[in-house]
Amino acid sequence: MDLRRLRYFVAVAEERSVGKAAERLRMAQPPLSVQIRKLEAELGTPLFRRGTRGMDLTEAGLALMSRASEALALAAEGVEAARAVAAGRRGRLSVGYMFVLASAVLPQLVPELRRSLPGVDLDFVELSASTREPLLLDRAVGVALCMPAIHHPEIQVAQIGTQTLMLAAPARSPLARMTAVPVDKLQGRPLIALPRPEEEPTSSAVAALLRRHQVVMPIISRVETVHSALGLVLAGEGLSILPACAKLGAPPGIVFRPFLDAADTIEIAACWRRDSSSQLIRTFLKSAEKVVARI
Amino acid sequence: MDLRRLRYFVAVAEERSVGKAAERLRMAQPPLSVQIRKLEAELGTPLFRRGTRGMDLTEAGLALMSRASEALALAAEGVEAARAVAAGRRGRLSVGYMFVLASAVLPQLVPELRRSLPGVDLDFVELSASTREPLLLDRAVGVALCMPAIHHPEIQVAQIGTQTLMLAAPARSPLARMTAVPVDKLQGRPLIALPRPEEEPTSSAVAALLRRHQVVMPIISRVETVHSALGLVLAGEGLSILPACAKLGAPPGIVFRPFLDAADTIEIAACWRRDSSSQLIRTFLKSAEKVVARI
DNA sequence: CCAACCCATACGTTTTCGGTATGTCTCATG
DNA sequence: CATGAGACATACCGAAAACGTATGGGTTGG
Repeated sequence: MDLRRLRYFVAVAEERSVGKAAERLRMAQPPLSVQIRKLEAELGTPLFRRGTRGMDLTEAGLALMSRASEALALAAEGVEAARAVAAGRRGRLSVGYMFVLASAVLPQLVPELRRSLPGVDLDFVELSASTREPLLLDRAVGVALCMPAIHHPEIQVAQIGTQTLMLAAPARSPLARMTAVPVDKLQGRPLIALPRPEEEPTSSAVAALLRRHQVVMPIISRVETVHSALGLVLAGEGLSILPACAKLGAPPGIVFRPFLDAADTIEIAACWRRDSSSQLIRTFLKSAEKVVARI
Repeated sequence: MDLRRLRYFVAVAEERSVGKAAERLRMAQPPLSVQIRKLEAELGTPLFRRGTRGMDLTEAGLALMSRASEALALAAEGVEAARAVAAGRRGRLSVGYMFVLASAVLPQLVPELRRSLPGVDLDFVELSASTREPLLLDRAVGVALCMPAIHHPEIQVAQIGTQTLMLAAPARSPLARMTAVPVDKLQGRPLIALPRPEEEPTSSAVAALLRRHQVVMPIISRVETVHSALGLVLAGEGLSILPACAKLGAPPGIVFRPFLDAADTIEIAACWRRDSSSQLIRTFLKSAEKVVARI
């Protein structure tokens, strides 16, 4: 069975005429006539009654017609669906993100993506430093917002923005009165830390900053989320050092201050498998850059 | 879009390997590989990821796959349906019958047809002499049981059996005591007649019989059905002359007697358009002959 | 009786398809 | 590190299928 024959058959059945159908198919009438007869020979039964004024479906032809036109429609739909997926007009995209970005980026990124990728099923997955790489390689996530980027031969990276590390302090703290805080003012003060560097690379950037200035801050507690860290800071338990984007979604009563003598930055990057469908990723990148630029 | 390509695609997707699929399709591996690449070129997007250990559907491929396999199944089903209809294993057959045959033939014919044509939608249509020809020509009925046959260049006829005309009389009538009745004994007796010859050819056979023997029977009433005629005979209104098959389904109290000096017969024939699907008709004929032989 | 219309057939040309031989890449193994 | 196996890709050639043009045959309507 050849789809060409089915298409010809459906055209003739619809036009009730070989000549008309040939015109519609932009071919000459004789070859179409031949194809129809070949189809009939293949099925071992006439599909049309030849009248003097055109062709008319037999019962067998009717039985074939209903299925054939559906099959053609399905095939066309399949082709269209594949093209749509390839073009990023339809499909699935699983977006991973490092949790420090959740409160700052997601509220704006999610609606932006739904706008720029209509017809695409989006889902969002929280990542940690240890899970992000295998999830990307397994295609469990299509693209990941990382801070900082992943380096791996199979993974492609696009820098989307950078974040400065800032001090988060209670508004009533004496440090809050300075517009910029010297790092050594932090000496000995209790630190509310994010998870260990193996899970959360931000923590290693913070550690590097303090080590460079030979400042020691005792870690009074490690928390899982930026929200918890900010809550403890507000409670007066200590200070925290976070990427600037954590400011978004921070409750009143907490101020963020840059450092006077340090401007350590962490890059925000999108990471994806090199062989992933490129169009979806490209659209994602545009949206993500737009959102991150507004932070 | 060519169905061959879709079939190849589905095979490769299912086997997750060009080589395996080629084996299943009984062809060499290289041409299959070429066809897959042509399909990808046609769609403008890769459908597979080529790994070292086989092929793996991309998202676009997945989108195509679900529709393509359905489309193939539908096409195959369409082909099978057309073949089944052609072979008489499935389809529709509208069976027409002259009403005089209804009580005698239908009770046995209907179950016999349902047995011999399983999967065929049967329906039964009552015909009169004036409607049977146009209904056959319009294909509103596929085959008609006629008494007698129709003669028309487009209509084919097969004789199935013959019916002798018999006298139907009340059991208490003096005529009932004879094993065979001379026609001239009917002279002047009231006749319960079926519809006029234009509608019911049996009536013209009856008229011919009487005319040949120069017997006149006043028509005391014309009725539409054999049942009505028998009812009136039983009521003592008069006599009736009917095909022998009317005996079946006649109430007790009515006897059928042959004529001593006449054996007029009417043929029972099946009639159908020459161009109708032959297999259904052939099976119908076998069943009808079997049933009529038992009358 | 002829012109118009429609489908069927014949034949030469072109396109496409399938098979064989071979290349390339990756992985596993000694 | 070399090598061999396994998988897909490429190149080329012969065969088959499809297409177009020209033409035939049957029916309808003027």
